[in-house]
Amino acid sequence: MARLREFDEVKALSAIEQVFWAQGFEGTSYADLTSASGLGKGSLYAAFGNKEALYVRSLLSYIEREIGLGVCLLSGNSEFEPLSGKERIHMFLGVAIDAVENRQDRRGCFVCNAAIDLAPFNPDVEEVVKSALARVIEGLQIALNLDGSNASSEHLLATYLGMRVMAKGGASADDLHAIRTAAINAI
Amino acid sequence: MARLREFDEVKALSAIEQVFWAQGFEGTSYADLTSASGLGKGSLYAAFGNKEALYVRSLLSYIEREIGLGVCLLSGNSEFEPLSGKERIHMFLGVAIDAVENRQDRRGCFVCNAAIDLAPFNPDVEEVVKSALARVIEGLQIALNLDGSNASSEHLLATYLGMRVMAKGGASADDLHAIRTAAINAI
DNA sequence: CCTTTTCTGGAACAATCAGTCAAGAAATAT
DNA sequence: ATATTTCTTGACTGATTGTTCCAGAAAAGG
Repeated sequence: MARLREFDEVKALSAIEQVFWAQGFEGTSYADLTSASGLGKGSLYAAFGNKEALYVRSLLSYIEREIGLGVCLLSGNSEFEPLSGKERIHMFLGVAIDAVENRQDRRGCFVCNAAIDLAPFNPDVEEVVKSALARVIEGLQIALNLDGSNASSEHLLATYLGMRVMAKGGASADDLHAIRTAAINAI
Repeated sequence: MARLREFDEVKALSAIEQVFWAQGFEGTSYADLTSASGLGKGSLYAAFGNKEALYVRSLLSYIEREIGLGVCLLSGNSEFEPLSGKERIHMFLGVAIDAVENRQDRRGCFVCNAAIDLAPFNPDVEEVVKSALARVIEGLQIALNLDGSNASSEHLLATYLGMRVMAKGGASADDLHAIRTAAINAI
């Protein structure tokens, strides 16, 4: 047989995900990616394909972790089980607030960034974004205890995404708190 | 005296605005800008400065036209005077729907795009975005006939921005209609 | 050991990037 | 008409872009 792959694919992808998340697709170069992952270009191309494929893989990795957690929270799985639906939605919107309030994190939501960045130009990205948003809507439906129309869930999703945009635009934590309160009161 | 400027600065800026609006900052090159405006690089630099300054000017031009119209609408100026506040908000959110429904326009809102694109990295852009969003909130306050807390206005603004994100992510006009209905009912 | 296969790092690639500059064109003032 | 000033164009720059490719390293099977 032959030589085995030396690097940890998951670790490399995770480092690359951070770069795309923080800088967007066009704002990221291969120089950024090789220095973040510590790998050569050849290895990246061999393992993941071109830049767009690498972006999609990064986005999927983000979704598996972050959106997966959000959907768990909204659905009331595991440790979130004793919380009410409203409380779980409160916590979900809190993710957008915490990033600004406690971590000065302006990366926003990678899915939201991808929707603006690349989704209109890349059908693969569009598909990934759509399915991620659909998963959040499912979670919100469960939290709201709704079976039929998902209008309220979509409204909450739009609110969440809007908070993410405003955070990137420089909104204060107070602004985001006010939005969350209004959104919860509107349920 | 000396030679006069040949090209129409407003027309050139309007052509350039379209490119930045559709493609974002990093996605736009000087080749795009010169071919859209019909001008040489030298003229662009002489008239507007570097690429970032040109982007800011484009964004301001967009805001003056599109956000200005939205704020007029929300404030109930001129032809919108006979409409109720709710009706005006309905129309305002309709802007995001029309783009998708009638014009297959995936450019979204330039201010929203700029918030994601460049605002976290460029203080000038951040300031322009913040003031544009503040203007919309003022308009929403008038439409809602509120004096005090602008939490409801910020919630509506977040909803609007979220609709824009979802539209870029490939949401259907039906989805957007549902969100608008839920948002209006929640007032 | 040697062969085979795959991985690795970086050199090399043409293309494109943002930005500069100089030479000629154009328009007013004298 | 001449002088002066500014505008316009496009060639040029050095750096960087995404991608390809190859020479050598590494590991497993024989």
